Amino acid sequence: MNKKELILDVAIDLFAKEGFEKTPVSAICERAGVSKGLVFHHFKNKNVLLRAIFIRTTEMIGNIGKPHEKVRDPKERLAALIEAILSSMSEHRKLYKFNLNVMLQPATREILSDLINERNSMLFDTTDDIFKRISEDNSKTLTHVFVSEINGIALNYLYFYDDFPLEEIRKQLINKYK
Amino acid sequence: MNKKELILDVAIDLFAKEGFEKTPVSAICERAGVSKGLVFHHFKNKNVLLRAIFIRTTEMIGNIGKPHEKVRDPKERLAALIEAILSSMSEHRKLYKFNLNVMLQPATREILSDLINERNSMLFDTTDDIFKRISEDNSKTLTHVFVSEINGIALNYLYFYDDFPLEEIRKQLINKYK
Amino acid sequence: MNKKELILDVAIDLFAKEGFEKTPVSAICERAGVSKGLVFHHFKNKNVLLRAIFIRTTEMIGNIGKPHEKVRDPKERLAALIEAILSSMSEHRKLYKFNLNVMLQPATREILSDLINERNSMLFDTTDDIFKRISEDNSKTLTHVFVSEINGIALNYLYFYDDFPLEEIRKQLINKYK
Amino acid sequence: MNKKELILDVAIDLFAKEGFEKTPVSAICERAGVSKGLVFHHFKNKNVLLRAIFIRTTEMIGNIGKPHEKVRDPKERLAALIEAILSSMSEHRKLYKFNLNVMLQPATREILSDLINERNSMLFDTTDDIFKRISEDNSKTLTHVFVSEINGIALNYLYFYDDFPLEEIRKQLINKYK
DNA sequence: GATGAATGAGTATTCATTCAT
DNA sequence: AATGAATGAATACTCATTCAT
Repeated sequence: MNKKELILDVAIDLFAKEGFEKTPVSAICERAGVSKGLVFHHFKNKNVLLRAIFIRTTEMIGNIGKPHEKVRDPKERLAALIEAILSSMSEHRKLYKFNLNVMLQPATREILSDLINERNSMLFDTTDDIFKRISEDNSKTLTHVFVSEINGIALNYLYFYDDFPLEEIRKQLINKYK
Repeated sequence: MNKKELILDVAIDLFAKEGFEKTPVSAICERAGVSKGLVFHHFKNKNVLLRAIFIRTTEMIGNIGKPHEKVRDPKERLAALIEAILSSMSEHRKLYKFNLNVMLQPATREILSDLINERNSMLFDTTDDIFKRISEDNSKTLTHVFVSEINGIALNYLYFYDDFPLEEIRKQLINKYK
Repeated sequence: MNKKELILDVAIDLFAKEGFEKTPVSAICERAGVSKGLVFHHFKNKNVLLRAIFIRTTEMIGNIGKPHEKVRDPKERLAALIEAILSSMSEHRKLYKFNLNVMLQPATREILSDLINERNSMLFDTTDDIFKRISEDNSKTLTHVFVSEINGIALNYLYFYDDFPLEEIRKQLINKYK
Repeated sequence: MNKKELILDVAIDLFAKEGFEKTPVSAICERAGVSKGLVFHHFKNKNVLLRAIFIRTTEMIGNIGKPHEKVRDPKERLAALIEAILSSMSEHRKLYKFNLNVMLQPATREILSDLINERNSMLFDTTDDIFKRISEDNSKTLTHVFVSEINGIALNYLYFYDDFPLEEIRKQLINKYK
């Protein structure tokens, strides 16, 4: 069993649950059953560990759109994308909460700033590619609206309203864009 | 000058800039020019200070809708509300960032949990009151969509995209709801 | 009793005996009967504590020459100076060892570099003032020789030879310069 | 190329520059391009590595006097010795600084204590052999003075005064002893 | 109301060393 | 001979909080 991977897994979990600052490296070690020394052997410091996790998560998110890349019709593709994002969101709640929280905390935000910008651009561009095929002239604004909607849903669903009607809103959203 | 108020002001500023966990009480003292003893004299502990700030901010946010409470037409009132929220958002960027960040960090989230729920319910209900007058039967979903849109815009505008076209999106949103 | 002074006293002692790097702050606390927090309350970090001690020691050394400042005859003054230095050296062995060791260790040397240069210049100039009155033209070289002799004696007496005949050498030195 | 030798070379360099305590074994490995395992394969522990270097250096220093061993006239031999020592000192600055620093730090001093005493006796005796031929009865004191002078010059030249006039002082010293 | 000395628990990080391969 | 994963003990430093004045 690969201990480096194990450390990453445990760290993701704890960072998501307790937050980065409030997760001592010692807690990771305890749960992973490894020594502190080993964590610092594999990851130069705690920040590097955070970055490694963020990069991993970015990859995972980047792959959400992959299966529908070849769908011709942009509207259909958009619908598939919405479907995929929202179901990924409810499947990996913890991961998405982790993402939101590290992107909004000043301390972690700084540690990750380049990676955050990269990811956001990537997400925007991928979406914009679809909107360009729907309406060339004001795709940018449409994309911004779309991304805002998705992010707002994430926020309310994951953090603010326990009774958030995800299913219903998913249907509405798909209807709207189809 | 009231030193208790001064402490609150400085704390808001620092919590917004550096985050709650990363702002030592000593930093607040230094910037406010007061002793540590005094901070703990006025606020039993650091958490109480955070709660005091959150309560203050909730009041401020609650007041945003006040001026248009008497607008009869619900659509017009909605438009006025959007206008008010977005302009408040761009005027008090720091405060809104502070809000998002304390509501998403596990540690601060726990400290504030009752206050967060209270505020979110209040915001939902206020908005829902308007939507009920537009469409009685599915007001809840409409409200959820509306609140998601606002929150998503906040997230993207304040944190994710430096070039977020707030103005344009404001217009679109107002058109849509009018 | 002043705890700040107490910390300094204990630290001098331990740094001299064990060396700066090998003296954990915790050891100082234990011996002084204070908490770690207090040490860092009074001295921002361990380096600042070292500097405080070095400054103190420089003052002490600077005072060695004071009593004979008004001796007219330069040769007589030199003799008095030698006498004073060597007796101070055998009285405060620990302090002088501490000095030599922090000035030669790369790590501590860097922390103290400005203070070391300052002290060395001060010592050189003070001595040179005397030699200038003995022989104006080549005082610099004479001073360098004199300072080397003193430092060499310190080194051999304090560190290298347990049977170093300090008394005899003192006499010789005084004869030579008188 | 012999990796054991390589490790020694790199270690000398780093110990001299950064000090023994402040040079992690890992730094040696990095610079030498070898694994940690190998260092501990060749040298049982870090102290053994230090001792190996010190022994090497002692040999080098011991050889300084060799070429003039057969000079008959003691005064001439003394002059040659001074010449040789001072030129070796300015040629191998780093090595001499290393020597001074490990001999004065309590921690390294302890590790090397037997080797230090041995070396100091050897140096004393070698010099004393010469002085005995100059003046049988008080050779010991003369030797102590001589060694002190040399050590004091080393200290001031290598550590304390950037503008130390080594050349001039060398001439004076040679004149004095001739 | 106001200060600042004092505490103690917590936390990231370093590093020599061991050992299986 | 050579590697590098793994350990564990040590260490500087942070920070909320208390309390006497």
